[in-house]
Amino acid sequence: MSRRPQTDLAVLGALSVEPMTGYALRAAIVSTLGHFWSESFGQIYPALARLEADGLVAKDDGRFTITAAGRTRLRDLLRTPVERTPPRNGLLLRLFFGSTLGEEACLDLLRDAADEAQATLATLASIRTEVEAEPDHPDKRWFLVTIAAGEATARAQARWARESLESLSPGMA
Amino acid sequence: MSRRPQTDLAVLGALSVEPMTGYALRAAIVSTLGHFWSESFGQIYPALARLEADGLVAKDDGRFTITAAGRTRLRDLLRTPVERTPPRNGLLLRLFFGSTLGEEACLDLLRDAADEAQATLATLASIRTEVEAEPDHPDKRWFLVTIAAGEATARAQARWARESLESLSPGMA
DNA sequence: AGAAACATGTAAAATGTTACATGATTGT
DNA sequence: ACAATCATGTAACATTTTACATGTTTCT
Repeated sequence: MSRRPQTDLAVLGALSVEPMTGYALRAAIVSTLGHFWSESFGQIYPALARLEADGLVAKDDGRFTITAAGRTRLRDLLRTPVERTPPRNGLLLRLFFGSTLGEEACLDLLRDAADEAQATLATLASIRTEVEAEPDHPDKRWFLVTIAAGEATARAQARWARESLESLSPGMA
Repeated sequence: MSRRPQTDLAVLGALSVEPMTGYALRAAIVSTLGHFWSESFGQIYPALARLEADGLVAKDDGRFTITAAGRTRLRDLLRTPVERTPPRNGLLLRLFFGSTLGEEACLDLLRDAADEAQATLATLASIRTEVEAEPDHPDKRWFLVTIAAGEATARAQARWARESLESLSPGMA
């Protein structure tokens, strides 16, 4: 699946929760989907224009609203196979050439990675608290599943970075 | 950092290990860096042409060889800040709208994710065995660090998927 | 000889980010 | 009044993938 359908998926999905302006949509994507998805303004507005032309969303009182056809399309898009993004991990690319980069710089990279993972965990913990406090939103359990995914990855990253530091410079961590 | 420098980094890094043809370079990037990096042919050949024009690599007996200037450039590139790629996780994007997608489809997605993580773990285990069997390559410890990163992530993903399945449909996993 | 793999490259299409332009509304 | 935020959009640029074209070498 090319990228465009996935942008449509994110946009229609967000609008299926509630009608929004394009600006608010962008904010919702950053704040709510931000831990596993991103779209830039340059993508969102053209996408909205396209979806509107196709009758999948309609502008109602300044806000974009998903139509019945839009909900059908959303359901279809959700069933398309998950697209595998090619991996591109700049941290590992640098560590791989560690002997050229130099040991100290590598240790710095690992410390940064550990800090970053900790920060992510803190953010996710506060999001989790918020979501758990909510009354029974129909998607609450799914929200929690995606939060758990982020937590699992961040914990794994933090642990890997700490253990690597320890194995590379024992006692210096 | 824009993408181009990172492509240069991957290409120069690979050529710093040994001289190669463009074709072999692509194969090396797929097989050796494949778990955390990727480049397509359409990127590699233009990059090689550019690097050759800049005197960072030279074509020697049919194979591209890194020059002294190229090694200096590689060292510089390795010290550039790690670029954060915007997250784009199609699996989580679908699970987030789980109530629209439907429970059964979500469980299928989670089962696939668990299987995929297991397969990744198996691949990484065999790569690890190979690397560990090697005599003392100067970069061996760094290779193992990158392998450990992949294993940590895959284990976390497998566990998250299994636990999510269990919590969503207890006893049915 | 024929098939498969090696090797190099380009063109087109799709994708995506960034910066800019413009104006309305809201809070201090 | 002024600053900040809300709101919509576009144009330029950069990136990336995909498909195609072309020829060589190696293996069976």
